[in-house]
Amino acid sequence: MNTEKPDTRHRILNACISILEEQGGKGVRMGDIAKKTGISRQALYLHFSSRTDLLVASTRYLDEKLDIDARLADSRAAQTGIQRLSSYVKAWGNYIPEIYTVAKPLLIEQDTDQAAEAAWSDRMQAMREGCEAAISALHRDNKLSSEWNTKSATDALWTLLSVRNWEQFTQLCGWSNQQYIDHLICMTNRLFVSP
Amino acid sequence: MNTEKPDTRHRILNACISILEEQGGKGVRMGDIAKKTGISRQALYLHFSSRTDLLVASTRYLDEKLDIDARLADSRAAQTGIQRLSSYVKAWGNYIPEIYTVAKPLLIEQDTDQAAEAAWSDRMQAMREGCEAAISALHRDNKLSSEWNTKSATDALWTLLSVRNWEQFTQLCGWSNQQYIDHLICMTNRLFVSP
DNA sequence: CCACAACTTGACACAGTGTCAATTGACACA
DNA sequence: TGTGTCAATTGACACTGTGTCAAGTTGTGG
Repeated sequence: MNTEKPDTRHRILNACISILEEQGGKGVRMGDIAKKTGISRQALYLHFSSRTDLLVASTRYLDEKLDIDARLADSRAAQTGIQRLSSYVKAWGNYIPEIYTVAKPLLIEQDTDQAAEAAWSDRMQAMREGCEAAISALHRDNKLSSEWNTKSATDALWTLLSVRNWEQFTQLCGWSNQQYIDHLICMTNRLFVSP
Repeated sequence: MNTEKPDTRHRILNACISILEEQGGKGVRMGDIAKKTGISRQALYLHFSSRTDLLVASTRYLDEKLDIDARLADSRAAQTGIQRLSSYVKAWGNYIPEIYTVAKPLLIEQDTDQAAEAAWSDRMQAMREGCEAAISALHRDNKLSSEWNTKSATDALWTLLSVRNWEQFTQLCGWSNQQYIDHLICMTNRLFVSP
């Protein structure tokens, strides 16, 4: 339905994403994005009301392209809770690096910018639902370890899988993404699955 | 030895800390700190070369006051690796909330400011040593679960105990600090200690 | 040809950091 | 009594980046 003639908005989003990926998410300025798109800085404001607005739109746009839903199909289809947990961790672990550079500015702005905070928290809440689903499946199978209840286990899984943790493991600890996934599957099993 | 007559530096640090605690660490401006101290904004620069410099000095100063070393004595004195791990988690868990409001701006600046990043990473490295010591003690007792080696287990413990995670558990998940400590002791036991 | 939309140019307000120069007041020493 | 010096003050200013405003240009469709 959104087939308006001027694809300028899309050009901006693509420019924004590619500049984010080049620069590694550090202070990307409106001027840079405008230049990359080939329009004036002011024209950006004809399409996005603020820098944050643009950043948020970019991650949403990237999300669509990457089709998170398709990636989670596997997890949702899992027979047992244990399988569901593992494949959720795996899907998420493969997803993070793809959105990371684009999501990072949002992560940064989050601490100072109202709108960024709302946008990020919205996305993380969605991710939390996946965690909850996995934990619930485990619970239904009577495989959720006894020291947890659904809420606390969801909290813990959600936190464990946070982007900040992924960042720490892969950037500071030097883990490869595969190591990250393997270790996290192992950890979550140990933590949540009763023997 | 540092008994210089003008305690202005200390007055600044105290003002900075108290304003940080009041405001919850959100955008604290040099002007605010100056006003609180009762001196001109420019005078701050006679004592600290930049905002970051001041922020870093504040956390160091608070650290001294809180005497982290004394708090860890218990952990270091522990007989077994298992005890050591638990008391380390506990000491750290009691420590975070006390430094949090002051450390938070540093945490924020970290993403954009070179110096803040260095300062923070320095502190986290020190914390990591505690993690490593606990894991090593466990290893020495032959109690480190077989899927870990010292490095990877230290990485995992270190990440699990990160301030960002504490933030997520206590602010977003609504855990009390006691719940945080209890759960983390339980989690770390489950994760690292072999049965 | 008119109208409208998308865009351009240039100027500007606003915050907050950091710098600079000239000045004041207090104390020390001699 | 003067001289040096240290801490701090005042006021002005440069810089960066966001967001706003006004006036003008270009192109397309009715």
